[in-house]
Amino acid sequence: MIFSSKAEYGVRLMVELGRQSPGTGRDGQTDDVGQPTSLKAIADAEGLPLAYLEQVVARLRKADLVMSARGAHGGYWLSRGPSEITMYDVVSALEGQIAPMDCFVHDPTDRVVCSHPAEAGRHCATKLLWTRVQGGIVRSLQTTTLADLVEFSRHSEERAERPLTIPLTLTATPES
Amino acid sequence: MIFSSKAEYGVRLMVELGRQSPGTGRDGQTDDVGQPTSLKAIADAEGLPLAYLEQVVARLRKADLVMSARGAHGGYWLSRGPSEITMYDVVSALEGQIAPMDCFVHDPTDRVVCSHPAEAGRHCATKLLWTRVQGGIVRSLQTTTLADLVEFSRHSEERAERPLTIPLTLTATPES
DNA sequence: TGGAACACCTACCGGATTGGTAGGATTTAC
DNA sequence: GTAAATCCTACCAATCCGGTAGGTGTTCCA
Repeated sequence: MIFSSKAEYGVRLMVELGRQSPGTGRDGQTDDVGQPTSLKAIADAEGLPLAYLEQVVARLRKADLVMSARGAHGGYWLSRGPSEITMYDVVSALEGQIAPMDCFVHDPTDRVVCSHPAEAGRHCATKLLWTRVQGGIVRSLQTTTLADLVEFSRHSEERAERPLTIPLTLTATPES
Repeated sequence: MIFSSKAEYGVRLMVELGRQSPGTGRDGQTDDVGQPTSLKAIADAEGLPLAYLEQVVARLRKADLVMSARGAHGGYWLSRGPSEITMYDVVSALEGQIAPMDCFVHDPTDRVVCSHPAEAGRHCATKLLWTRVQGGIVRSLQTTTLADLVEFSRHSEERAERPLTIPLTLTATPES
């Protein structure tokens, strides 16, 4: 499995906050945030352990994706509109740097490098592969916004109890 | 990190075998395989632990990607031409099923399903995301063949001691 | 003014996985 | 018959994962 359950829980948490967000359609400043949502409400709605969700949401807060208010009637809300939050923001906040391989890190110049750069005079060919894989992952994460998931969630909510099919242009057919 | 070092080692092993493969350009039956390459030679060339490589190559053999001959002067060779081996074949043989999330498995009908199918009457929105991510990964793996990596390896070998740049159409720019 | 309801923080913990090592058994060329 | 090689299984230390536990700090409300 490529991502851990932190990503799963965190994304579901964000979707839940997005569903509460008043300015889903608008793209204004959204200063009016409405009532904050408590973690306990989300944990109950999604059936997730509250104490563990606390650790998950801490990462989202440190990445400035959510804001919080302490005390009674406190809770969390999105720090900007769902259409301005890409899933790359969310997943990389939860999972750390997204790299297909250990040796695959970014140096300060934002250039992809390999930590074992040249083997016996030639470049490691695996770098070509991992670069392409990373590109595929990052592109799919960057082109999916939280608003997409919120809309999908609302859409499938309307016509419920349907068999599970995925309305996608890209149907995954991993077996050749 | 998304893939383990099994994938790294296994891909490098396959590239090494591909470099030895006589019929890189041809696509015939390649019954003439030449000399088999011993694991020790590969381990020495790549600086990898031999005993661990044995476990890695066992997976490639079970997936019918390499063939072997025992005894003195034995070794391994590709079971078909490098241009007919995609990196999806290789990586999924090494890493098992490629799925972005635990709940993401294939049932016998080859349809993507989610093990926690409907939460409170609606579909989990994360499935939309993981389906796209999986599509991005699988597509990048399927469109890269072993022949691509072998050629890249040979190409960068000719003009050695150059700064590390990646000749790709898709330059990875994960940071927005 | 005192709960109650929250966010926030840190330590711990059992189980699984990873990245090997060790030691052999078997097969084949010379 | 010996060396070179594949093949097989068991083991091991370290790390990560998914969570639990137990607390502190802050704010609202009766």
